[in-house]
Amino acid sequence: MLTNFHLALKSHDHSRCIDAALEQANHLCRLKKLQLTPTRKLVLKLIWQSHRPLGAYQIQDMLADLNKKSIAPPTVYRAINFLLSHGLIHRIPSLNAFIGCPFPTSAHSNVFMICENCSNTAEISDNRLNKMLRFACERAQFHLNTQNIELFGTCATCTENKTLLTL
Amino acid sequence: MLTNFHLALKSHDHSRCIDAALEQANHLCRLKKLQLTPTRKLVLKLIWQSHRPLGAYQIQDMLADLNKKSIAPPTVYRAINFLLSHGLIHRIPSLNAFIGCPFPTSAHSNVFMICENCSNTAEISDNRLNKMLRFACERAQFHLNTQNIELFGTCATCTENKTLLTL
DNA sequence: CCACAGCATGTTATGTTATAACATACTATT
DNA sequence: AATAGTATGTTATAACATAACATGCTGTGG
Repeated sequence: MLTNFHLALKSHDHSRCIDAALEQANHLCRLKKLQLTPTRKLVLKLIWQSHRPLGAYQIQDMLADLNKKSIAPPTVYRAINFLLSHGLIHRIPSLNAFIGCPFPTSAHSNVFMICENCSNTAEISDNRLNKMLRFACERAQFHLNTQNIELFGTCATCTENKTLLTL
Repeated sequence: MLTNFHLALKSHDHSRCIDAALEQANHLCRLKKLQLTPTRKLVLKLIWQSHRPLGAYQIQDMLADLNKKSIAPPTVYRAINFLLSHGLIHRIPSLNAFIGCPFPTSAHSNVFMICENCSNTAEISDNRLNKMLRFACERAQFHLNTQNIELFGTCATCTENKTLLTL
């Protein structure tokens, strides 16, 4: 099972996440002979500023601030689409938002645990779960291609905080 | 396991689906003392015209045609939100579209098998799958509230048709 | 060195999905 | 008939996303 919930859903040294993501991106781009241009790199960094999914227009604002000039939506979406198409980020359709992929080079299922309280989102990839999904699809003679699994609820940290409040 | 894939993903007497959906809606509204107004009923019927998710603006067009006068988006969205909030339809976030729920009165998980070829969409609710999901969430101390599971692929009918073509 | 191909970005406009805010109308009780 | 609660009409706009075309950058072969 691949997951980052022990990081994404708890306080931690986040600079390591950003560094790791950039390193993976660099590596992948070198390997596939892709250009990790300044804009693309910056968008990836911005998305990795937190473990909360970020909207395209939030990214646009942040990018405009950093560049000290306004940026048009297509620029943002082009960077996003580049990162998406190479598996460096994911789109969370329910939120119209984007989040960094913690394991872009490993084959994995797209399962997201999204905290409705703090918005922090973790990704997991569980073999047994995948097996169940494949099994369900087989029963329906459905040939599975891709999947999007969004789990909404409350993360451990927020649950703790809530129980503290009621004491 | 609840499912409608044997109907949704195959040709069938679809009028029964519509009738069943309306009857369930009537029943539920009588029970909960809700008003299934003409607009709401019509929107439900339109959504149940097929097993393909329907966009709000598609519904708007159809509604305008039927009423022979233009309808503003809020009218459509209000009907949709009514139906959503009482579990009569589901939203498929990846498609920005809505589909009828085949078992609005039973507790069930939201698992959708969406054919990328014909757009027909079936809903399943599998206990073993749910158990796996709960288990995965427990491991992360994540308190699951709701879920959206979208499975994209090719349905049996489309697979058959494709293999016929290659003969 | 430069011409050119291929890729990346800039720019303008517009398409698509969804909601806010306020006015009006319907409906069931008293 | 008054009124409270719910539903709908209307106008405007917010939020998300892309089409289409112009311009610029970069590395390769002549």
